[in-house]
This record gives sequence, structure tokens and C-alpha cells, in this order.
Amino acid sequence: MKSERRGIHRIAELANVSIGTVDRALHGRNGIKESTRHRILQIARQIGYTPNLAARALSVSKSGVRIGVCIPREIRFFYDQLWSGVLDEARRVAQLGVELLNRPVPSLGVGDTEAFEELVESGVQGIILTAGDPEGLKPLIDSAEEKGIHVVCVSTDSPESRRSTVICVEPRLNGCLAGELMGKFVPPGSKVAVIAGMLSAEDHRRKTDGFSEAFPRHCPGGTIVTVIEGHEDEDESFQKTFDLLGRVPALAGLYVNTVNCLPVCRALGAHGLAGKVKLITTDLFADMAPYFHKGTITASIYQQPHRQGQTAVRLMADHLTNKIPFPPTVHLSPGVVMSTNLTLFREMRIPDFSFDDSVLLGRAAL
Amino acid sequence: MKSERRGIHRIAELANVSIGTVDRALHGRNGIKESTRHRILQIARQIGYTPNLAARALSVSKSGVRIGVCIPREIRFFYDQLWSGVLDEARRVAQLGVELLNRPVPSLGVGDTEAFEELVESGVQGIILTAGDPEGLKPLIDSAEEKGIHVVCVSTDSPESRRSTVICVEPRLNGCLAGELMGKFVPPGSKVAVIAGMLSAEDHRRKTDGFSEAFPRHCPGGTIVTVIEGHEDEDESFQKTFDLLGRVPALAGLYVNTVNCLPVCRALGAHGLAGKVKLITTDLFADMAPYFHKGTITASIYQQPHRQGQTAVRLMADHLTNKIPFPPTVHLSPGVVMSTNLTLFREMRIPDFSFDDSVLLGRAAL
DNA sequence: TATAGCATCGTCAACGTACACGGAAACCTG
DNA sequence: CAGGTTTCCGTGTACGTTGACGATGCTATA
Repeated sequence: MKSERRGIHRIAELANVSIGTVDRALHGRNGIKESTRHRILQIARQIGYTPNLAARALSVSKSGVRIGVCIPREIRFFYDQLWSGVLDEARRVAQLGVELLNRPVPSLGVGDTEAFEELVESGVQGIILTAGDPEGLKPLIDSAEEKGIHVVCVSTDSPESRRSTVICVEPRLNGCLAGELMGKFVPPGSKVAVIAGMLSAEDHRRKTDGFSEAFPRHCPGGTIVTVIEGHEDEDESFQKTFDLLGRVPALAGLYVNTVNCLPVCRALGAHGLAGKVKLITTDLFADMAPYFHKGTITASIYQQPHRQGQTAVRLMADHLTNKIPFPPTVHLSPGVVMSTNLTLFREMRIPDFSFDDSVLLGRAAL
Repeated sequence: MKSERRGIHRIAELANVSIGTVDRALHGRNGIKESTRHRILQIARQIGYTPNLAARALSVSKSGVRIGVCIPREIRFFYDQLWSGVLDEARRVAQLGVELLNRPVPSLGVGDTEAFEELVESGVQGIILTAGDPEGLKPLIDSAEEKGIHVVCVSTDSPESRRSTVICVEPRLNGCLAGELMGKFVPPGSKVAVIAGMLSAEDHRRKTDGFSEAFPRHCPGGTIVTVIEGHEDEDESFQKTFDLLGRVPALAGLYVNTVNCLPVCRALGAHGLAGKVKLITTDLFADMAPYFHKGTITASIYQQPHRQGQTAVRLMADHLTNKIPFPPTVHLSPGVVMSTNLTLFREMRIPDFSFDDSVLLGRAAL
């Protein structure tokens, strides 16, 4: 009388069939009469059946779900945080039988088509990638999706392709937020400038556009005097910024589009303008800390790389194990880093067991 | 000859013992000779053993892990988001055999000792709560921890107790960030004011302290003319703010400590000062949206309630099922909400399947 | 010497799911 | 109607871990 079995067994009891039949009904296999399938599904709905993923993972632990990851291997900046977010979440879904296959590229957009093809060949069920070369990747992504391999773009999108979803901070909105902040930091009628990476890169262009739109709206009479292209080169960025500061002495603000902000800080210092010109940067890494404390950097727009990585793996795993549909897009809100909350960001800590980094091992494994 | 067993069985073979003994060795149980334990741990390390978490979860799913939750039932503001974060993560860990037991309190600090005792009685293995009455709760928390029931404070701490950990946005830092922002929004030498909830409440006091410390540091010559106590009452807040604005015409900024910011917005409107006086608020809810768009609210400090709830459940579940140690504290960074990124926050959308904090789902949210 | 107690270890049955195998009808084909 | 095929469904095993229970040998006390 102790019909206390759970899950599939429970359904089997209620339907007066065996668990094998329930299995067939739930998974749309054939070899089952359509009427009984209907009856079983009915009951499953009624008792609110949800599959026990641990049991499922255990039972298929030989086959296993594999998802491929292709992101740049650059350390120190953005992508190591992205990668660590991927790893963190991967450890968690490991208990559901999901494992990763890593095919990194040296840097954004180089050799990613080859890496992508390798991943497709190796028979993964899903691919997570930073689409550095959206046009080149598009046909590959489309054909992968055609084969049922789901593709998730993270941080950088391939918007024309048929990728399942994208996780990013919308670049335009990123620029808008910087513009709004700048508009409120500097007095009305101020002159500001933008220092971009490469305007050929879609993301940088859209950030610049967003800033250009938002700044005048929040700073009456404010103007953007110039947009400098630094090409992600340290010396070039320094020189161009240095020249600009000499040319436009009344400059009230600077917005740096890219992660390459240190030369700009130095140029400000060289002119004795640190803290005088409001500087808004992008992203965050440890070497920026002193410039926050000195007041050189007023604020930075934080793109939450760790979170992006986590989210990508989470969505992919949810879909692969639970058939949860992908949302078409996931647009995270950028964070605002200032000197006060600087220390709370993971970029500012020495690598340790911060709470979402902790390893999922029993202590006995040590 | 196919000794292809995995995990604990593998170790058992190599050590010429049974899986029971291996289990004892790995989990530090007694009933095993110290020498064999050593030998087994040696082998485990050698083959790089990692426990199969799916199997573990499955095996403990009969006993069932239960977590008690005690948070205020107030809707519309902060705690419904906290609760929804708890629920979201609960759904995920439900598949690992973890279930929740909810004992809400009507509002922060009322009847929470009774609720806590009920939860202890009902035999849960862990308790998540908002410690509205830290002193009254302290002995209860301590005795619960004594019995092996882990207690996690969320949003509001009981710092003197022996709770396992706390997840919150540090109130002082919260105020500091507001102070830094304000210091950069208003010109040097400005006068600003603070509108708090109840200064008797520890959190509000610490936020005020943080603001008082940070604002002068970032605004040369800036002063805080007064700290108003609104007692969370709509009419009182309106009247006091209205009077203040008449009394101090040169006021440049207002910092509202509590969630009760609408009367302040209205008072500013009544004086025709909307957008003229920089207003920094706390938290976020849908009714604030128009004031962002009109420019009445310049920025709001977002305490990430959803994320706090998620994190609490996650840490608790990780500990209860995998014995992962609690970090001593988890201090989240507050977010900055401005008109640009307003729409990205989950408070601004109709209740739906948005899957996370500050995440924008595309068109499929329908 | 019997027996109780303890330390040490093995055995076995769960947990819920997936899948292979096999059995029993019903249905066809010549 | 013998034979084979198809449709439908039950049974059994495996996945790796946990915990209850039992077995063994050894020591101490009567």
C-alpha cells in the first residue's frame, strides 16, 4: 500500500502500465498505442511530473551531453572572466551529465571558423562562441543549426545568422549609459571626446553611436568634439589622446570605448589633467585600480563577463537537458564601477575561492 | 576481466576493499582503520577521483533535503523580487532533491522569531531568512546552528549571531556609492539632504553614514544640510520634503535611503524642481519609471533582490547536497539604474519568464 | 570458557531514468 | 492454418552513491 514511488514509477502506477511504457510515452518513442500515450501524458500533467535530472544524468552518464566552447584565450582582460564564468557554471551542470569541449582561439575573430568546424566535426550537441567574424561565421552557424547543433553567441553577436540566442550587453545601450553618465558629470555646454578601438568593429561603432545620441540629450549644449580611433594600440592611443588634450584645453570629458584605457589615463596624467577631465572607461581589470583611487577614472561601464559566460552555459544546458526553449536575446544591464564599489568586483580580487568559484568536490578529494 | 567500473567502485577494486569502506574513507566517517583510510585516500587522489554528483543527488533524494524560508510577504517592492529569486533557484535545485518550506512573515521584523521556531520544529536542514530583528533572532539562530541547522541571512544581517553566512549589499557601501554619485552630479560647494526611513533601523543608519562620509569626499565644499526621518510614511515624507524644499531653496541634491521615494518625487514636482534637484533613490519598482523619464530621478541604487534570493538558495543547496563550505559573507555590488538602462531591469517588466536579474528577453517573452 | 562489546569491513537495497531484450497478442501472407 | 511480421507492452539491468544492516575477528570481563 505504500505507493510512495516518485516520478515515472508514480505515473506507471496511476496508469496501470509499466515504467517502460511511461518512458515511451514521455519521450515520444514509437511502439506505443496512441490512446495510452495520451492517457499517460494526461496523468503526467495532472501530477505535475518533472523528470529527475540527476537520475537522467546518471543513467546516461556513459553517453553524456557535450557542448563546445570557442572563445578567445586572451588573459588579463575580458575573456578570462568570461571563461571563468563558463567554467563555474560548467561545474554545476556537470552533476547533470553535461561536459565541455574547449577549442579556444588566440584572439577575437582569428581562426574561429576553423575552430567552429572542428567542434561541429567532434559531434557536440551545442556550441558557445564569441562571433568575432560575424559574416564568415554566418554560413557555418546556419548549417550547424540545420543539423540540430544549437549555437549560442556570447558577448559578440552574429545577428544575421540563425543562432539560437545571444547573451550580451547591447553595445548601443552601453554607449548610451556612458553618455547619460557623462552628461550628468560635466556642466552644460561641455566639450567631450570619444576614444574608440576600431570604428570598423561593429561593436565599437555602435557604442560610439549610443554615446553620441545620449550625451547631448543629458547635457544641454554639450558637444562631442572628436572621435579618435586608437586601433587597440597602446602607443597610438597615448599619442592621439595626448595631442587631443593639448589641442582642446577646455575638454571636460573623455569616453573610452574599449578595454585599452591605460594609455589614456597616462596621457591625462602627463597633462596634469587627472581628475579634472571626467573619464569614463569600459570594462575592468586590476591595473585600473590605482587610476580609480587617484580619481583619474570617474566611472567604468562593466559588461559582466563572468555573468555572460555563466548565462551562456546555463541556457545551453537547460535546453539540452530539459528542452527549455532559448529566449531570442538576453541583454544584460551594464554595471557602473566607481571608486566606492570597485573592490566588490571579482576582477579586483586575487584568484581564490570566491563563492561562485568554489570547486564542487567533496573535501575528501583533497 | 572488464573492470571498467567508475568512481567509488574503481577505488574499491584498486584498494581491495568494498565500496562501503571507500565511502567511509572519503566521508571521514568512523568505523574504519586509519591506515586503510589513508591508503584509500591515496588511491583516490592518484586516479583523480571526483564524486559523481548526479549519483549523490539521486541517492539522497529519498531522504530529501528541505530548506526553510522566512522572508516578508510584502509585494510590489523589494521582497517579491527576493522571493522570486528564491523560487527561481529553488526550481533548479528541486531536480536534485531539494525542496523549500515557506513560512513568510507579514513584514520585516514582525513575528519572525515565531516563524523561525516553527521552521526549526519542522525539521528543516537549513533556514534562509531576512533578519529584521537581529537581537531577538540571535539566540534562536545560535541554537539552530548548534543543532546543525544552517542559517543564511539574506538582505538583512544578524551580524552578532553565528549564522553560516550573509548575502547582502553592504548598507554602508550602498550609501557611499550614492554619496560618490551625488558628489559628481552636483557642483562643488553644493548643499544636499538625506531622507531616511527610520534612523532607528540599523540599515538606514548605515546608509546615511556611508553617504555622509562619501559625499564631501567627492564634492569639494559640499555639505549635508539635514537628514530627514520619514518613518516610511507617505504623507509624512511628502510633507517633510515639501517643507525642506521651501526652507532651503539652494538645495542641489536629495538622497532617499528607503524604497519610499514617490512622495519625494511628488514634493519635487509640487515645487517645480523636478530635474533641477538631483535625486538619488534606492531600489526599483514599476511606479518609478515615469519619474525616470521625466528626469525627476537621476539615478537609483539597485540592491539586486532577485540575485540575493538566488544566491541564498544556491549556497544553501550547494552546502546541503555537496558539503561546499559557506563563504563568510557575500557582498554584492549595488547596481546603478538610470533612464537609459531602466528597461533592462526585471522590475520594469510584466511578470513573465524573464530568467534572471537585469536581463532583457526579446520578443518571445509573450 | 562463555559472552558481551567494540572495531573494522562487506553486502544489499534503494534513488529515478534509459535502454535493450523478450514476450504476447494481433495481423498479414501464401 | 503454419509461418512470419508488426504492434504493443513488461522485465531486467545499469548508472554511482548512500545508508541500514550484518558479518567477522579481536579484546576485556565475568
